[in-house]
Amino acid sequence: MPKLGMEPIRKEALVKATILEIGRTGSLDVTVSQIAKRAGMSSALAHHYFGSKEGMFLAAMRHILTLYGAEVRGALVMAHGPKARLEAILRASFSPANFRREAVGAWLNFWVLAQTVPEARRLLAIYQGRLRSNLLACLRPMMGPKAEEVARGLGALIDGLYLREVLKSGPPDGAAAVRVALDYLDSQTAKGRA
Amino acid sequence: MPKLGMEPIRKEALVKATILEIGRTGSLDVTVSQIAKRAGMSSALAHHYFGSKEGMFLAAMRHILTLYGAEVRGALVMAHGPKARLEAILRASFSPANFRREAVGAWLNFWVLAQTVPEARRLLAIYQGRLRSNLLACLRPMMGPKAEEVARGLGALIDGLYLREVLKSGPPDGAAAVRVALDYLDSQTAKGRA
DNA sequence: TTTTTTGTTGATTGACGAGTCAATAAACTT
DNA sequence: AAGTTTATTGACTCGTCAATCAACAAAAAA
Repeated sequence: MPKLGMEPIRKEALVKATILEIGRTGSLDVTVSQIAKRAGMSSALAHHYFGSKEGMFLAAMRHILTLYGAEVRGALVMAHGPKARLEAILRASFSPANFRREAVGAWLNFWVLAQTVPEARRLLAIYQGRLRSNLLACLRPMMGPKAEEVARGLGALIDGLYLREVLKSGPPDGAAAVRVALDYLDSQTAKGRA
Repeated sequence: MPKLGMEPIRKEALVKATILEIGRTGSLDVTVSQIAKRAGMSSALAHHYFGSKEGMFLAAMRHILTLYGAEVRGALVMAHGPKARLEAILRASFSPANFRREAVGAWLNFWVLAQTVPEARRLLAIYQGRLRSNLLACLRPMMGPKAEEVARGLGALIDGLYLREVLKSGPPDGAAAVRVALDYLDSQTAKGRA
């Protein structure tokens, strides 16, 4: 049965299954067999393609990060002016694609992974840096030197809203999260102007 | 050698060791033996007192939560007026006792635990509720109906600042965190008044 | 003084799971 | 046709670890 060119297909399936299983069980204690099963193959094959469980985790992280980055970029091309761009970033951050249960659950666990696995830490640092510079680019024209501090606050607020989503029951409410973040922003700009 | 009345002493040692080890390794994948060793006893004894690894984790959570609650209450008795009380809560939240590497690392992992273990979830919910009501009590006299939203934002911001601390290298900077949070507060009250 | 309660551990059990291997098979190359 | 590369898996190895047990010791109760 070996059709050729399976590698990318299987890898993608495994990555998705990894995110799904981590999100579902809420922990990194998922077995490779579980993941492989969900992706419709044997655990041996999973090892064949990724070498190790850690490799799967990292690939899954990259995937989520890539997705998030793409969505932000996409939202950004349509937005003109600092205020609109800021809003675009926030909306993308809490879009249904990113702000959904499994993704958020996976996210939290990647944070844990970053404590032990340097490459995971590196990836998360990239995310933070990108977010920071995106925010800063919008904030600086709006509020000058104060931008630095506000960017830090806004970044933390976004992560915090993600964190709280994990514990909440019921469907995620991205709109509410955006509202809270925008509100923070409004008040900061209002103060800056005053 | 059995001196009597060991139970509380051993339990306390185990709880502290649990927090330390989780914080140190940055993961819940600590063995009971590791914890027991750090607490100066055999793993069998640890099981004797706590019944299970999960029991140890939960006890550790309760301990951290208790400590935090006590510190907040302590800071609160000295503070008069909503503004001062708010500041007291924030300072307590980021005090060196709470905002230190192992505690923060442990905290993150408890969040993960809460995804799987109902009792852990319950404990975290209690923490969130208490924080919320503390904040609300101060915010309502300051800004009326807007308080609800601000409390949510401030709560998320605090958690987010904790989260970010996990990834940072270098010693924790509680003062900076307090500054960011207070800044959020200031801008919200300024807007409320405007 | 016997018995019970409390403290303590080394050794063992039993399960589970990451990663490897040998084998099988289809497709491509020469 | 023979050889090579890619796909695929069942079975196995090897380690780890939570939890239990049997046994010993000392204090307290009877």
